[in-house]
Amino acid sequence: MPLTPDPAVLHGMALFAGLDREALADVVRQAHTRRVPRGTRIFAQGDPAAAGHALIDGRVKIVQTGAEGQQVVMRFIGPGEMFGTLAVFAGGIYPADAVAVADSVEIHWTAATMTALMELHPRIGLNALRIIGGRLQEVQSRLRELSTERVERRIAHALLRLVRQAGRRVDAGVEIDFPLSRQDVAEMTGTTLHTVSRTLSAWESRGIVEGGRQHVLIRKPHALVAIAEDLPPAAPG
Amino acid sequence: MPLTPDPAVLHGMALFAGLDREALADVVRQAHTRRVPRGTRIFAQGDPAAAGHALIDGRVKIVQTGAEGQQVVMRFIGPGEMFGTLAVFAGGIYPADAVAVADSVEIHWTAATMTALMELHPRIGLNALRIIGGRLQEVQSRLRELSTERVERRIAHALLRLVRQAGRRVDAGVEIDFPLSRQDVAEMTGTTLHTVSRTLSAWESRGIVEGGRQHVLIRKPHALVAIAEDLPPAAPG
DNA sequence: CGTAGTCTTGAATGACCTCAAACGCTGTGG
DNA sequence: CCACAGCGTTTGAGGTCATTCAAGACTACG
Repeated sequence: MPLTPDPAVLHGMALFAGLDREALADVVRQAHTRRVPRGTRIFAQGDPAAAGHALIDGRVKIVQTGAEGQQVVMRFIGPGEMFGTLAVFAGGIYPADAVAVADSVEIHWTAATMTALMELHPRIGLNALRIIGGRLQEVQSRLRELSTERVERRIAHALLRLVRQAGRRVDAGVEIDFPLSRQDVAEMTGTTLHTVSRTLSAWESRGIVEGGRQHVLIRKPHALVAIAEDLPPAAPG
Repeated sequence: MPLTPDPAVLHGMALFAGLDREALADVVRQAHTRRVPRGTRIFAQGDPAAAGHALIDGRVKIVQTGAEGQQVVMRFIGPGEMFGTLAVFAGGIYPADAVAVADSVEIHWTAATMTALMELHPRIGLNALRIIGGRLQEVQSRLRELSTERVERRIAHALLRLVRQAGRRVDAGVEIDFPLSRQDVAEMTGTTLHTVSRTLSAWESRGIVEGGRQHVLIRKPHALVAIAEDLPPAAPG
């Protein structure tokens, strides 16, 4: 059921930045939206890339699985971000699973539609190029971290990245605003949930973070930055 | 001195695939080429992205350096491949160094030219999207390997990737056709040159590879695949 | 023929993983 | 409302893969 949404949902989506009112309406008209409850797999690694997607609300985890079942979290997608779009143009196969980690609303366009839209509105292609470029640089940075840094610093970097992307200010500090398990963090940083747990426990005893079941609150972001950048810890405040 | 090259050099460049004769001539007319001796740094990490580049001949290493000087080899660029182009559209800053590891010939377009060309010939943008998309997927695969695989398998993967990209058939097997040090391999796989050296020595004693100063020859590619995929070694042949 | 860069190899250390067990929160069904 | 089951988390002990430290051999080149 191609539920045609309010064109307003596209506002703030980098993929459609700079399109005029008419073009946006055109884009929206061809979209399909659907609700995806927490835990739903939106597409699976290895499937033909039938559609390009974007997230209206919620949170989606992009996970790649290796030959022996090892999983790696490539990124988390938040509202306004596209996902699975790349596969439509390069490869034609989804390179990873997309799983909703919170109740979400997703919008998508069939591969054919996506291609047509892009030819009709060249601006979309340029936007996509910029977005993909940014992601490539981000993944390359992670590659460097993973190659050269110790586990503790990698975990600090991962949390800081999540704070930037999905941080919500609360009295006690900043919290990650979606369910995030130790296992997830481990799969983002190339370590085990045990090491993540130990690390967070150590930080908790220093008052830097506060943990909970699938929940992380950062009490002292600056201390986390110090760890990530390997600076001397600041004087206690 | 904008040495205008023969349009033929653009043939087989994925970035300009599908352009008609006239468009190609247009592209070539705006290009600058230059010879870059081995060891030359073509651009430096952190510099404003003044131009998009492509390689006519030779081999270029893309290296990212971390805050404390740790280096990571992002990829090797061969003839026909573009490099440093992404930075023109996303970020405006080169995210890595580009160094010629063999005497090379490079062609480049200023950022302004590049943008103009892309608007005039939308096909270039789509090509770029496909290329960047492919690279993103490749980097993501490496990220997964680095996260989940042991050093030996990572080295095997790296060599196989190089064979695919720069392998030259010779009597004894396949050799990497440009100078490649143990240090380079270490920086591609997130390990140390010591471990790479030990690993290659072990393989050499099993007759799988043959080493030399900045030189690697693969005698039994299938054995390397077996290591990379963690298959049982085949019966000796 | 000396020098600088590359490569090899040994020994010791240590960061992190693996294995193992137990704890505690959360939601569910009786 | 309580009990229980399931899942995520914590923590310990032991082992190991790879790094670090160290020294020496080889190769290319001026």
